[in-house]
Amino acid sequence: MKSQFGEKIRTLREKQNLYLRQVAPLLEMDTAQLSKIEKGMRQLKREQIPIIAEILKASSDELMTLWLADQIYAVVKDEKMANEAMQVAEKNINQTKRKK
Amino acid sequence: MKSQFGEKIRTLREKQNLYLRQVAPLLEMDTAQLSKIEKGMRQLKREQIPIIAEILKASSDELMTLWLADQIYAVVKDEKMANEAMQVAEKNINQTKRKK
DNA sequence: TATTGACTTGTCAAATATTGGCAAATATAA
DNA sequence: TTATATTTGCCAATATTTGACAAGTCAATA
Repeated sequence: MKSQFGEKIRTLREKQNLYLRQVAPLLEMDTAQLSKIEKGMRQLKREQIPIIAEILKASSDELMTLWLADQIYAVVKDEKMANEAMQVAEKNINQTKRKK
Repeated sequence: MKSQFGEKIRTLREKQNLYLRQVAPLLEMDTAQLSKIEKGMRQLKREQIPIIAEILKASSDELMTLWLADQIYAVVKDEKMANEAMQVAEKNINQTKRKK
């Protein structure tokens, strides 16, 4: 499993028949960087997600979900206690929510 | 929710009637740092978890779980798509496991 | 096979983020 | 007050991530 987010934006970009060189400048980066992002070798900045969502006519929430999932995965990948940690974290999230 | 890991090691330390100044040197840090770690203002290094587990006579797996949960929480805290992201990440973890 | 265009990869300095260490502050008890 | 334990603030040191560029691969095709 590489990068769900990267794979997704690549697919979306290809569906729109856009080249890296067309999309990259809209995100103020060069094609090399965007290529790495699509391959999961770099992370897009969180605040750029709404921007790329608009460029690719995709749901910002969906892209954000994949982007966050990649971040989480990076933390627990190869960890023996991954599932247990996820359970604990999930509990914390929901507790925080309830408090608001 | 601050730091599950920090709260846990503080509780364990107090149960053993140990002072920061006694534990910190065993982790090659000063009391200020350990204090911050217990309060969730700093992260213990991943590789030090087995060490502190031994010092505090606790389960390394349990501490690792809490430590990882803190890292995950840091990623998704305040994120609208937190729960969705957790679901996606969990799926990825289990897929990776199956492949091994 | 030479050229072109799209994409990829490697490197490295610059920008960011995190940590370590110290000193001073606070807190509590005697 | 003094002593001890812990906390906080600061900033330099260290580590990590990013940006930019050059050179590389690959596929299509003239």
